[in-house]
Amino acid sequence: MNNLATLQRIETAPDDWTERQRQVLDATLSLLIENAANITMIGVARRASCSKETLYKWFGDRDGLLVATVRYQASKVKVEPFDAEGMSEAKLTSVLLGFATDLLTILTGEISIALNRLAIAQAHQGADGINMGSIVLQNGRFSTGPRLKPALEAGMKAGLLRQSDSEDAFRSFYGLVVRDVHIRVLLGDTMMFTENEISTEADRAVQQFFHLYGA
Amino acid sequence: MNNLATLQRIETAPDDWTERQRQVLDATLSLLIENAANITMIGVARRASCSKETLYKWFGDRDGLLVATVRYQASKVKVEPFDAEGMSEAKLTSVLLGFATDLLTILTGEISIALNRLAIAQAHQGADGINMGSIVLQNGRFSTGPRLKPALEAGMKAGLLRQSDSEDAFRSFYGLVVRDVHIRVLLGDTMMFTENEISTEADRAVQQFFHLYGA
DNA sequence: CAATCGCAGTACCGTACGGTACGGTACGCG
DNA sequence: CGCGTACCGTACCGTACGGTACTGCGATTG
Repeated sequence: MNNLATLQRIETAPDDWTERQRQVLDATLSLLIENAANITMIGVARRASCSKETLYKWFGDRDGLLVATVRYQASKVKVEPFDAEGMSEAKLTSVLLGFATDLLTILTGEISIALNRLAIAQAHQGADGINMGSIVLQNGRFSTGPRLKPALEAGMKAGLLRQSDSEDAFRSFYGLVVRDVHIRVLLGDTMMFTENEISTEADRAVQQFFHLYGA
Repeated sequence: MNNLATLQRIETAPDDWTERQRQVLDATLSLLIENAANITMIGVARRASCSKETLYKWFGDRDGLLVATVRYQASKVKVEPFDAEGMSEAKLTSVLLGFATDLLTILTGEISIALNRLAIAQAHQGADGINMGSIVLQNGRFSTGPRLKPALEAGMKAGLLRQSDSEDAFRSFYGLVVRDVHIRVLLGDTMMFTENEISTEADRAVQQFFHLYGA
């Protein structure tokens, strides 16, 4: 990951799109969901009822539009801050459950699937600068980790969890939550996922995690 | 997964390629590894030192060539049979360790990454029949599961593992082994993976699995 | 009202690629 | 030798798409 500097630079560039521009990005997203592979400029223009010239003016080129779309979507997910003070077993459990539920809900959602497909498809051909894979990684996996870590560390401090590397603990938790779900949905396996099933899966993962890392 | 019938039909069609045809498929693979996205017929023809006409004659069309390549690669991985008789703790541990090591080695290998990228990229647009996602799923995730299950069930029978659904146990084991590795490498995260690191990861996963499912 | 701006719509261009056709060559066989 | 077969190399065609330029229209501003 030598793109951290690049990503920082991008991060500082504000995503202050106008309403109309957000409409265009939403149109791109909807098209992406329908078929992430065959996305064309004329297709986006038609869907958004705008001209190709406008697309090029606003986003530079095709890649710019796609990157903007990915980052726009990323900017839509809110991260609610979390206070690590006064950690109790009930609270830790609730935080873990919420995290697992959110993660499964997002990963199996059509938007996440479409964007991951897009990013994976061209993760290798990042000849010139920005490649979408790192952006998705940053806003996906690499943003969820640091978000949960404080809770894990607070849990260790409070004697609820065994002392261990919190990064490693998080990765194991991630594995217990996601298992083979992500790769299966990405490859087109149409797994049914009701709210109930996700909740059950989250429960299981949290229980297993406490088995492994509980004090 | 309504493609099982389709896959069966494909499975019965023999992959008895000639030596020359295998050379072409290997050339396709090598090109796929370099850049899974920009693969063209003329590119393959040049790399394989054959004519486009021959490609079309042998593989029908571009999709046929890609599918043949995926299935050709799948046919290369040997599955060594496994006898579930006389299961001991040492043997079960060894089987699990071997499985975990193989899985991590394959998933982080460039061939697997290239093929998964290709399959994921167009997993959604399977307008006409065969989509590569299901093929990769069948030869990847869905072939490893049934391969390990007998060992898990023998372990349960021998009282080494808690009684539980072997599919569920396998999926948890899979999660503990793979964690976030697969999605990260697919998205272009260049994780270093030496043999030693893989071995360490496999050890950890097996230990954790016994913690969760050991009797 | 006139000048300007933003943008939709569309025509246009260059190129890349999938797919086809054809010429040329090597080889096997009667 | 003549014929067929297999195949390489390449020219060719149609199309799709990225990107650019131009036109027209409605809104804004002075």
